[in-house]
Amino acid sequence: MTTYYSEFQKVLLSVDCIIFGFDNNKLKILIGKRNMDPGRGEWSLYGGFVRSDESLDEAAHRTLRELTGLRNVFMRQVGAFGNLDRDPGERVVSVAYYALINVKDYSERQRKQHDVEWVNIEDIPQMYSDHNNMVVKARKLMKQKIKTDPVGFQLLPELFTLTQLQRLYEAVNGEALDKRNFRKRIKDMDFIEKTDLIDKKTSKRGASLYRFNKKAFTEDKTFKL
Amino acid sequence: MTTYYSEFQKVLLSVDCIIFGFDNNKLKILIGKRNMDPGRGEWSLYGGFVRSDESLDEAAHRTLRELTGLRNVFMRQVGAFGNLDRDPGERVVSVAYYALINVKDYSERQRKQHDVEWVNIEDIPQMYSDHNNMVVKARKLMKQKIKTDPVGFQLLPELFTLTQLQRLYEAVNGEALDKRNFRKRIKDMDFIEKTDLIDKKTSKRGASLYRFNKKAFTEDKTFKL
DNA sequence: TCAAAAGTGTTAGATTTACACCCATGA
DNA sequence: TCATGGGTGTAAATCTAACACTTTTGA
Repeated sequence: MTTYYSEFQKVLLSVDCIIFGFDNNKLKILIGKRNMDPGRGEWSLYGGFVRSDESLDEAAHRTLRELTGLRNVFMRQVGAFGNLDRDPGERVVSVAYYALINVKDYSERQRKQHDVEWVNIEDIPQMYSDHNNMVVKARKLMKQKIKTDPVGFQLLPELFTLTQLQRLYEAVNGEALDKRNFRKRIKDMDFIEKTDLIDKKTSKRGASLYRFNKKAFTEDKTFKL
Repeated sequence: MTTYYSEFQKVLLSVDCIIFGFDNNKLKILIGKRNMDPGRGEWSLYGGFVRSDESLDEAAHRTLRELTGLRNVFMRQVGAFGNLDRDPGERVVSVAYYALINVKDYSERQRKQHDVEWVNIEDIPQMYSDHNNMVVKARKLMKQKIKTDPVGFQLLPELFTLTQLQRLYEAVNGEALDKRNFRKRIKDMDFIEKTDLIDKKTSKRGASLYRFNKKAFTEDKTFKL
């Protein structure tokens, strides 16, 4: 292969994943203690290096898959992080991605095996390098996205109650929402379908279970929560 | 220097600039014909390689400065573009940035010297590699940004008329705005100050010139256009 | 029987949109 | 004198936000 730009220096490229989950009415991300130098033992996002035979998006999906076994996960790029001092070893530029997964799809067995934990978004510890910055930016982008696109369902089980959905939005927005106003808006969206199933886990009376119908959400629809 | 991650392959990193300008009531970007292989002769964004002694942001500012001579320009990262087939030579991952400049700050002399042109955002030709994608994403981000942050003034001269400001927002939004409603909103923003100067270039009667007072735009202010 | 979560409408206030005419001036 | 762009206010419609009580049922 011809080397066209041989006079320029190359750098290592990595991807880092901000993996969002929703559990116990809290927005969380999956992080672990770093098990390699430099920075061994520090809290860290899960990441990996970009291979020469894959795009950035592919590298992000592969990295997530290695950790969780999940495919076809909703992921979006957060941005490239390339400060000179971001890695104490040699220079590494990292491209951050956020992912939205349903915590139930990630087994405790796998979680323990990889030694990662679900940490409340409000209680993120000091992390390795610029990982806290990545989380801040990811959270900002995700918050924006979830307001105007029906992606929040990625964080919920297939069937969910309206209270669960509301709690999710409250956790993401960081503030309480009015129950009646919230449900009014949901009712206007015919792609959020009421099933005839009842969830009795959280109340004696039971709450109707709803489902997001992807196919019913066509171009002409709008989403705003 | 110790090489920590020596088993991984490195890649070339570049930055590409989407340089927005506003002239003749049109939103434009600065592009030129590529003068190197691969892709010689194709329309292209202005870019350059990231050096080993600079961050991505620094590389973007330096690249813009090499082209325009301008410093302290408003720039924001668009994202990293890393598909395998994006560069026909060897692999290059590029981080795109958009910049907002006042066309008057860029001399015709320099423009011609670098052989670049202001092209209407609606008439962007087919460009090299994935540059069109970069422009699409940059435009989306810029449109969002300009709605909620007072950055549009970067595209205007220090003194501007309200009609100019309106035309700018119309060009960015891609739709006409109501003159009275627009001016009502401006009046609520005390950081957009009326001067006692009159511009007679575009009308016989003359229009008041306004100025954005950066210092008056403090934390507590909001911006929404 | 009572505690706890589910479910349900109305109204006031705020925001947004639509809309038309007079003014000043140079050519 | 007239063509051109500058400048101004009001009213209807829409959207948003605030708010409280009844229902169901398992413990």
